[in-house]
Amino acid sequence: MTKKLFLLDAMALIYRAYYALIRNPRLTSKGRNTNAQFGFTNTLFDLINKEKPTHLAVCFDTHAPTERHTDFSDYKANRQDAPEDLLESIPDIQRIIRGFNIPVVELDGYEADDVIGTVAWQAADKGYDVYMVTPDKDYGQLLIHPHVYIYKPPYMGNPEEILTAEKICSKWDIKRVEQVIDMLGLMGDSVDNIPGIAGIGEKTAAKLLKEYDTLENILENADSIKGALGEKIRNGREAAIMSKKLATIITNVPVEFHEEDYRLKEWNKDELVTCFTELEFKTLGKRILGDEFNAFHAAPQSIQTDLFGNTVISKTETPVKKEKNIAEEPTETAGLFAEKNITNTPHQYHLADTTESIQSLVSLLMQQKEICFDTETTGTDANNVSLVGLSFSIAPAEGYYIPCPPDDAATKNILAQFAPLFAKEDITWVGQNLKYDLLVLKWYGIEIKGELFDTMLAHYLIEPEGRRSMDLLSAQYLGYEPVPIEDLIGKKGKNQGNMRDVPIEKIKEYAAEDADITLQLKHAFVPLLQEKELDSVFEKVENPLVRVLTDMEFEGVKIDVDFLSQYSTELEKDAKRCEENVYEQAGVRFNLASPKQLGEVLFEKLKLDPKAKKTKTGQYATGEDVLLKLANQHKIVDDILNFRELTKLKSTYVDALPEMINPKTGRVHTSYAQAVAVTGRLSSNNPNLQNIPIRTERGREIRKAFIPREPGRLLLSADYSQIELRIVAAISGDPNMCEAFRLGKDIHTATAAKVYGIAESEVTKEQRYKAKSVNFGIIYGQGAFGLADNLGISRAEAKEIIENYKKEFPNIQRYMDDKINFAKEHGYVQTLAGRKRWLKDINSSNFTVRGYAERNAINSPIQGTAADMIKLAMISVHQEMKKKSWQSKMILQVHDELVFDAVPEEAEDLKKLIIHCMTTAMPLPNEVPVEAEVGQGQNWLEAH
DNA sequence: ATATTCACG
DNA sequence: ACGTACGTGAATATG
Repeated sequence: MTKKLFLLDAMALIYRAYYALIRNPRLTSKGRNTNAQFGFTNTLFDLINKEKPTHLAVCFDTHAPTERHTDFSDYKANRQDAPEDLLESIPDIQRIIRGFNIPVVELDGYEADDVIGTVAWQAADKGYDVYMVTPDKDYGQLLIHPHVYIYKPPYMGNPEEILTAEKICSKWDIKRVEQVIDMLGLMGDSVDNIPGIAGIGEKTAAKLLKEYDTLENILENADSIKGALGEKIRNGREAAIMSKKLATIITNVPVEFHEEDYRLKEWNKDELVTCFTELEFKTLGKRILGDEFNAFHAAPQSIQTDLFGNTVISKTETPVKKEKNIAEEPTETAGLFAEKNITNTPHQYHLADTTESIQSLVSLLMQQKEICFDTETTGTDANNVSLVGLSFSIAPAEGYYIPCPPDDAATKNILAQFAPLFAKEDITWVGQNLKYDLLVLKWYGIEIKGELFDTMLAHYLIEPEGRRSMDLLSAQYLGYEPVPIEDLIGKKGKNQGNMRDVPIEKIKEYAAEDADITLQLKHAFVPLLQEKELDSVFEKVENPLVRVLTDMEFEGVKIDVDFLSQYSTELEKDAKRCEENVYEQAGVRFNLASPKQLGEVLFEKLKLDPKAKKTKTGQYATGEDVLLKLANQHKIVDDILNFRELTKLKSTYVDALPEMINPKTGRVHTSYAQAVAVTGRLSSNNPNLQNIPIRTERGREIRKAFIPREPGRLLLSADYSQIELRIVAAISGDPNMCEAFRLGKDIHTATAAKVYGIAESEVTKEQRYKAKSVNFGIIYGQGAFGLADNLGISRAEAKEIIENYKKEFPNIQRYMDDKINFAKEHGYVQTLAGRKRWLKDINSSNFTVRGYAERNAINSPIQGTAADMIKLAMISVHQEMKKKSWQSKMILQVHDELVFDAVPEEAEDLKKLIIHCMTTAMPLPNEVPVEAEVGQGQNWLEAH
């Protein structure tokens, strides 16, 4: 039998594990992040199980600098500091490795790849098959040695992969694996900050190597290589030589492969048990250590009769959610380290597909106080789908599914049987993302009375930054994995199947389970909302907003297609002219829409500003800020900026919006995401109607295309005045700023007067502009550098302005300090309505990371309070409009603005109502007034 | 799939 | 020495 040696690149695997799980971190009950420990252990165990190595070692990098660092100061320079919880995981991982009785190999002055390379070759010499376990492609060069392979662990849904020399060669399109380092010398490696030759990527590098075989030979023949490529090579000579050296793995480091040390031995189980217990690896611990870790007992079975008189055999003990702790053992389903032994739960899911069975289901449901429901549809755009079925659940592990035929009329007949249920008022309807289901049903003419409880929104408040797919929530809070939707309709993409084509029996299992799980989630979330004191913001803000948004999305907004198509032609013409101007001035034709090509033209061909900013991938930055600074160097910049503006407007708005018109209504229906923005704001998508241009002349035109749904109607637009600054003033209680608002002053002028120590009448336009910039900067936690950059003034001047500002508005400074200190102490900040945002990095020792958290601590309560306020206003406006049965409709929300499609007879009363609701929705402390303005017109631009 | 750019508040 | 103002979504280029 051949001896199999596996050498693990520990840090690479740890990083990957950590980041693969970052969006849904595994946390212990004490809040420790154990992503890396979990991921590493999982990989290691799966590997041992599956590949049955005879010998194994784990290699680490040490902190000592290597020759690569001393020779080349930029080596790995753009690599970020590892997050703290990742670094803290390393001792645990080393303990686990000890528990498995596996040797750790590391050597000061060498990186793990050097150690692995050296040991791999020695072992292969002794007749081993050696597998280097790493995701890093650079190891390909080591495959010169026969019997040395790369073992890529499973990742992103891909299975593990054993890379041979042939596979490496075909992947890189080279002849011999030795050429891997020539490739890296030419193209570089952004991950390690190996520069390579500027402008040469994988394709060009492979082509060159085909012709010249080695990097050295390419450089020798550089003079005979024509055109831009030849020039690039000649210029990149030094960089290429250095890069190749950096990329070369050292295979003669002073380590020796002693076979016996590496042989797999008996585990130190006590150590493993201790460690897994501490890390709260329940399921994984059991998987690895079996009964020794945790006793397992199966539930007894019983025979029951279901609602329709069928005999059902099931486990009596339904595995409802575990005791309590929410974050105790989140189980990843989508990630690479899924604990696969968690399976379906015993359950009783019933099909109701006859008039009789539906009748008996309806009478059962009529007796309930709380019903969870879910719709299955043919797609994801609620405004454009047909109903495939409905599912209900009223108790854990129970569920009902009602299929609906493709025929609309027949589906309406089925739904008609539920009419008394939907009309019942003393029911709480539980669902995940109820807006979707309510909207689908609304298209069938159904309005559901009763209370709502949206589990997605509950989770949004409990964990604003988390992901909220059913799979993840179920795994995390209930401890088991539901049937993934992929099992029914396949993965997302153009070949995704249609729910309509899935066998009913299969949908039944899936749909009923969704309702079942959602109901269980509700019961997990209710105590959490209370514990975290989020019940009020849930009940008063998020949950009631569901109906408002449902109606807004249902209504949509009318778009003037003719106007846009005419405007499109105009933009096209103008853009073309700018584009031609650019090519003429540059002396070359290229793709102006490519930032990369543009950067090369500006900075290499035209030789503008030698010290140009680079992006993190080493390209020239060509963003607007960069271009504006170049404007005085070359006339071409103007045309580029114009081209950018025109093409942006055309592609993102003018051409895209008409495509989004719903054929049923002739209007555009955006979708508001209520559980995405971490601060509590809404976001809008498909299409995004919260970023319609207004700042430039040509952009603003687009607003003329947003019109009332019928001739004779009006658009109203109401917006808050300086709401975020008012909130800062109110929360901080700053006397000067509060006073300015109380007196109804122009806040930026008042600020300028204070900062410059002059009378308000003496404030110049420029001073007001600068003060405005400071006021906004404050909201975001901006420093002197940012202000200077923003205003194009010196850092000294910026610093002086900020210092004056802090002196004149002392409580603003105190507010910022208070928020940061509060966050440091409590781990979160909150809005006036009690919405919380947790800031895990607030005590980080990493300057950058902590700074980001600190700015969030300042900004989130402000942005979030403004979000709370307008949400409350929307709820009350909506409620009043409904009460009065008005025909006018609220149609859009843009963070501090509400837009209405109104009938003229109601317009005046409506305006009063809007202003009243907006200004009284959430009174601010310190008597800071809340003001809102409303305008009207024949389009959105006029209404402003 | 990721990076860059740019539209809004 | 580093990086430097918050929160979004969409289009495009490029890998």
